[in-house]
Amino acid sequence: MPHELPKAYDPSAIEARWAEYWVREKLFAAPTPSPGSPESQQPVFTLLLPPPNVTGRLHMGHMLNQTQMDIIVRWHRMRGFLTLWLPGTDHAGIATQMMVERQLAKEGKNRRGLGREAFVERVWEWRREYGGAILGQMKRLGASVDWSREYFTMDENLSRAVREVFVRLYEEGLIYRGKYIVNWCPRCGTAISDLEVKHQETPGKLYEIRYPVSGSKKEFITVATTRPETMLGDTAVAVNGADQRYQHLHGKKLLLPLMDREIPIILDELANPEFGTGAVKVTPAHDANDFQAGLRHNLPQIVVMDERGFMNENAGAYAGLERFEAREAVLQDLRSQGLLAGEKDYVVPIGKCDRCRTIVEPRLSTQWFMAMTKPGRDGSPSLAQRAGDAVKSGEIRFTPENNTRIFLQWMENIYDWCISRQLWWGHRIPAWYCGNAKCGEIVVARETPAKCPQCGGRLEQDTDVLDTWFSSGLLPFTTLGWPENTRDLDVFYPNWLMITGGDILFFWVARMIMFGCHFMHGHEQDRGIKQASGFAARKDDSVPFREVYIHALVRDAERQKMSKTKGNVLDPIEVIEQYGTDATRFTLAAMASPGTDIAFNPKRTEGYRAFANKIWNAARFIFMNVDRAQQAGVWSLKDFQNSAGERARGVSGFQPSNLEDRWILSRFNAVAAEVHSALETYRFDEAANRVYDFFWGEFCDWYVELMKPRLAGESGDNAATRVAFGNIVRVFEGALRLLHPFMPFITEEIWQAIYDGKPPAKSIALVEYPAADPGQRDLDAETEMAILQDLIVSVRNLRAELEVETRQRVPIQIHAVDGVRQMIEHNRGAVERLATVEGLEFVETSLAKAGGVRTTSRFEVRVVFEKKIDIGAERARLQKELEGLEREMENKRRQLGNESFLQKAPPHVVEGLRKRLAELEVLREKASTALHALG
RNA sequence: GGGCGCUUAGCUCAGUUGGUUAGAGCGCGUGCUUCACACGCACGAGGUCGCAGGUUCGAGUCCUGCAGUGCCCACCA
Repeated sequence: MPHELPKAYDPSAIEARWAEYWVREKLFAAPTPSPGSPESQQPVFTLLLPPPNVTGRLHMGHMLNQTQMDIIVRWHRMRGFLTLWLPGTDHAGIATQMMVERQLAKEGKNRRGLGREAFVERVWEWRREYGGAILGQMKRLGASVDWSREYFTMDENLSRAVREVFVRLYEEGLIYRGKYIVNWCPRCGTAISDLEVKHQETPGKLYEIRYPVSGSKKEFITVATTRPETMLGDTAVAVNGADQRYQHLHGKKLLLPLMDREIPIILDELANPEFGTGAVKVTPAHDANDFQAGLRHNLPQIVVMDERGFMNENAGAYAGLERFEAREAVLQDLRSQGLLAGEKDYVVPIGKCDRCRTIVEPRLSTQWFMAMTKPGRDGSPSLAQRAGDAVKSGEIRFTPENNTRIFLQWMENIYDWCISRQLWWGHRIPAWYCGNAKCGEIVVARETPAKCPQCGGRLEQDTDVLDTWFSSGLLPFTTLGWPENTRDLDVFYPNWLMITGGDILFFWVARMIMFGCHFMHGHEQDRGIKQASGFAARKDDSVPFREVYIHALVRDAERQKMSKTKGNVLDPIEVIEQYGTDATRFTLAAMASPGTDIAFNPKRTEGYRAFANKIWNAARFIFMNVDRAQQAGVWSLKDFQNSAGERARGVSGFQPSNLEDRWILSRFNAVAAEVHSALETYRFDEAANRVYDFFWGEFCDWYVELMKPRLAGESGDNAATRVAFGNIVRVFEGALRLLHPFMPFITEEIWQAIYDGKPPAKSIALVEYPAADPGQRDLDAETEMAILQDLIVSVRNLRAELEVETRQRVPIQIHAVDGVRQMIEHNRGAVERLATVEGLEFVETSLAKAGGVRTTSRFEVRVVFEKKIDIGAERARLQKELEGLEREMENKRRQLGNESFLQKAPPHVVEGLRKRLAELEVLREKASTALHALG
């Protein structure tokens, strides 16, 4: 291949091509292995993509989420796991219905006019046309999912599974239908779950209203309320039996103002004597607490509002008013009748609809619920119990860990889940009602029943659909073929990991755990299949996944939440187009430290684009040299290609023949180990930074620089040159593999180029990830190299201080102990070249008295240069150094003089301190000598 | 009302169980068309780790209080 790459890396020139290649070649498909096949011997890693809404457009949160998943997934795949990453989309009930309704509105139509069937067909059309947009964007990100298994939550097989679950839970008595107070959104016209209500503390008023005692002209009870319009539906006033103030009124009745209805005074703990007047109005049809009190006292339930939030015929004169207009009208009338006793400023926690911000109305209606805390008929644990146990026992582990507590706290305070929605788009509830009024039979069935089994009457299906989260909560097993296909479940269930945002911890994660633990109870993973590490410690295979990683929120550079109204939303596709997918992914990975949100600053991405460019140019450099060597007949890439094994764990065939070779190999292994342990604990930031530092700070800055003369064949020894080429290409190739999960595109491009059309696999994504091999550390090489680097930097530093012209070569003198001296002697060429030195001389006596000297504990080095040094500046520098040294010595001496320190501190700390003190003595002596020498 | 975080260099953030000299990127300063890279190279400046106490031989790290800041949960009017 031509190795004439453009000088600057242009991601747009290659990324789309590879993204398309990965999909076209189906590289990431994970077919289910048949029992006993070689594939079935692989350890398994399963991950479910949190399905984006069909209505969705990719945002930074998705990109963060997908980047993290892709890193983990590619890492496992490269390590030889049978890796399944399963993609799909969610039908997103309310969101999608709203979207299509809005579209209809533009055409001057509405869904009621269209009718249910036509409307649903319309949504399907919409979905066929636009529903794939977000998955298309995912492909552009390089997400290595198995596209052959793509699903949609309303697919026939998944819908069948939803009905199966519903029917089973109904039969187990864990799904029930009933008339209760639910959260109702008047705008969406549907019930919503507790979780879909967002509470917001809002300044409001607490109104005190006088309810006259029936038959008395003067006596009344004052009640307090924040929602005066609900008084129209009051059916009692409660006082606490122990409350002295109201003893004399027990058993009496009140006259409900505005409605002129007699209502009883009841004794109930609902009334808290400490609060307000101690008397509370009771509205069983419009408040959850009042509802319960109503049941206790057999009170009538008067609904005074319709499903749109308008007062109904039960609201007397206020019928037809919108609820807040009614509030004003009620207040005005109370005022004019002298019954409004007070208005106090009061902070009210107002519940708003998560979807549309409309204020939620507690409303009495008939809905379907799922029992969260009710044990099974056979005494088996409740859904919440099983889920809580799975987390408490460690069968499911959260990262960051504090989510465990958040999860458990929620689980312990859970209420039954309202699962029916008054919508048209979604899984229709599989319940049918007999049209025969006398019969009233309810049939819950997997398939549409023909007629009422009781009376043979006509059946009508329930018009409601299920909460979207009902079906998505089942995905960990339904996407694997439950209930029919058990082979996929045997192999891939449980999922290993779930990576998602904290915002859907309860909505989704909690429900998956409940459903999984319930329906997969007793499931055993095929024992012929091995799962990832930790398998042995955790044996409960009913859990939907073993690990949950909760990722942070992506904010803008100013730490503001991204929102459309603020106009600070960063479109990942735009960022990608500007900096490249690799750089954007790397930014997200490098900034993903646990527990803190990510302030996404494009400046940072710019830096990682530079990193990609750096790698690009390292490749250009290597290819340039390779081409030259090939022309000279010294070395060819084929020499490497022929020896490269497909599943080389480290950098096989590397021949350390030099300090820098030994050093880079040792560093490579150290970094591979660090990356491994970072990824194992989901420290994406650490992993990314380690690779970055290695690639740029060690490979490019030092190894490549040190290799230049060797690659140029300056030794004249062709065999040595060949070793040099073999080594640099091997380390480079290994480093590309190390980097691949983070920057899949550039690494693929260069890796393919190295193999020049004859790669050992179809993609770098399918070869072995560099293994952590602690045995390959060469600590001597690392120490020696550190001294060498220190020496070179010291000389450069001195040159800058002495204002030596950049390219002027200068003589240096070095004073060092024998071993160090020999090491430097061996690497004399490197020092001369990298520090621009000519004439390296070793001296026997200390250089401390001379000018232009740097001193470390290992060596003294002097740049011999005529230019007169600035004595004042040098004295100041030395003075500062001396002060620093003395301060530190003072500290160390004090500690070492402390008896209890010597007794209690671990020996290695004490020893380290002694050594350091000895070093300091020497350094101080030298600095002081130098200072005196200045005169 | 309950719970959980965060405060370290000008900015954005690392800093694992308390242990020898607190780090990175960006930004800043100086010098470089060094035959891979100016999306670069080299060198450098910059921090009493929010405040006040405490525990400890030893605290950025543990405890208490205070201040600032962010988030989640919540059917008491």
